[in-house]
Amino acid sequence: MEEECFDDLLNAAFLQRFPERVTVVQEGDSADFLHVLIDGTVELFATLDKRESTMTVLSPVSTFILAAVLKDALYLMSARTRTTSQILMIPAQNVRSVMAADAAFARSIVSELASCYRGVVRNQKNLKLRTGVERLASYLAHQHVRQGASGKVKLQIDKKTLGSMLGMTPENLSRAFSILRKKGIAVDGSEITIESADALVEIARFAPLIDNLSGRSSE
Amino acid sequence: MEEECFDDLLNAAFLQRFPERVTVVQEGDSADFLHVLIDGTVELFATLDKRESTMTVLSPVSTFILAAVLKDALYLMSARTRTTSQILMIPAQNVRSVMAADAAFARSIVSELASCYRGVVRNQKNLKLRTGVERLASYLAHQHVRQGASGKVKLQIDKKTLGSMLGMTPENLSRAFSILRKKGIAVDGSEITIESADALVEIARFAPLIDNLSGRSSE
DNA sequence: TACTTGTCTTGATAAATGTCAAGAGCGCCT
DNA sequence: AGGCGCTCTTGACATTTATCAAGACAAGTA
Repeated sequence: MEEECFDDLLNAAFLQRFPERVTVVQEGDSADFLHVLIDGTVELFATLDKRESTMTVLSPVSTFILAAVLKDALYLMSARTRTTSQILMIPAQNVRSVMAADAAFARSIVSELASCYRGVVRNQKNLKLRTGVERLASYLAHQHVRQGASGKVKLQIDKKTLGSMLGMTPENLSRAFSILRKKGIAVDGSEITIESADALVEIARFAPLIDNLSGRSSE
Repeated sequence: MEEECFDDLLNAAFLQRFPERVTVVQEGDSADFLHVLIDGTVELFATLDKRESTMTVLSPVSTFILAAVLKDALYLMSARTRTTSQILMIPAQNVRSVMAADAAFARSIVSELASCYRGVVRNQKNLKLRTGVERLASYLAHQHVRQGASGKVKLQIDKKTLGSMLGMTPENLSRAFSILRKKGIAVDGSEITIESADALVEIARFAPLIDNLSGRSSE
């Protein structure tokens, strides 16, 4: 993108450090800033009355929540830090004006947004077409690849949150783990040992059109 | 947008008429065309092995499946006509090149994509935060508003598909209807009579951040 | 009319998931 | 050490949902 536009953006933006467990964005607020997670871990979640559900957990570098900024609309999800995090906050107005001025920036925004869209679609397919155990198996298979396919996986999030993300209660997740244990998955706290990655893939009914192994949310 | 670019797009595009129950787009195919539903009804669905799930049902005028075209990637969903439909098919390459050339077109594509994204997010919240009966109630409340809030709703899709869209089996949907029947919702085939729209809203735990009453997928 | 065909409903049963309660294990603090 | 507070697990049970089987009903057809 053009240097001038880039400077405009960065001048308006500011990098902020948040402690852990802080709500950065509240569902229903208007989208004043585009957030970019630079360092740390952020959880996106949604609520209805007293119910709460984790939508996804982000790692750097990820934007959130882009669509609300582009539409100048209300956030549909809340965001809270899980660990101490650094977040770049770009005023929504600047994002929109630079988008209009700089075609290259606009293109990468479009690409990012399209990736996010496809991510959510994959997620919805995952939810509707798989059982709880299958979702857990596919999550583990993903993590296994991302962490080097060494036969070991370290869970990056606590099991309560993992359950919520996978659409199941903690108790249910616990039982899903014990079902997998019978099929060669050893669980010791957050340390998972995988006897056969192929078995995992089979349990999950692995499908390239749901499971995106290439990177974060691209493709 | 610029007239010249508009002409470029339309010259490359062609309007095609499809009979009912025809698969227009197959999950996993590469995104050769941007589809725009001009007339008729189209169902987007996804499969995993033998399982199938309806993701959404589109009415005119709607694009599908935009994100795959923008990313030059594989379709994540299949599309089939439910009724005889007219679909405008624009070669993906032209969409991408006109996007680069015409800022106004690019802006509206971004806006459409962002709307679609938010639609899927709402959908996912609906799935994860509501029970089956609640999802049915919210669907009926939506249709009630869209059809003029006259106390009558005519189901636009068959119940099997409705069930799949709401994430439940036909039997389950049937039972959900009979639960609602006890609360003032009369069901006669595809004709629904709503005694009190407020009751429906209450059952569904209506929430503006899930339920988008303004138009199709805007906001 | 009789016969098909498909959709929808209902019942019986099985499987999956949620809820409640209790307890194990672990780190943290005094 | 002892006593929190926390996460996680497990068991018993209730609820929800899925599956299988059968039948009701309406529309279309011979």
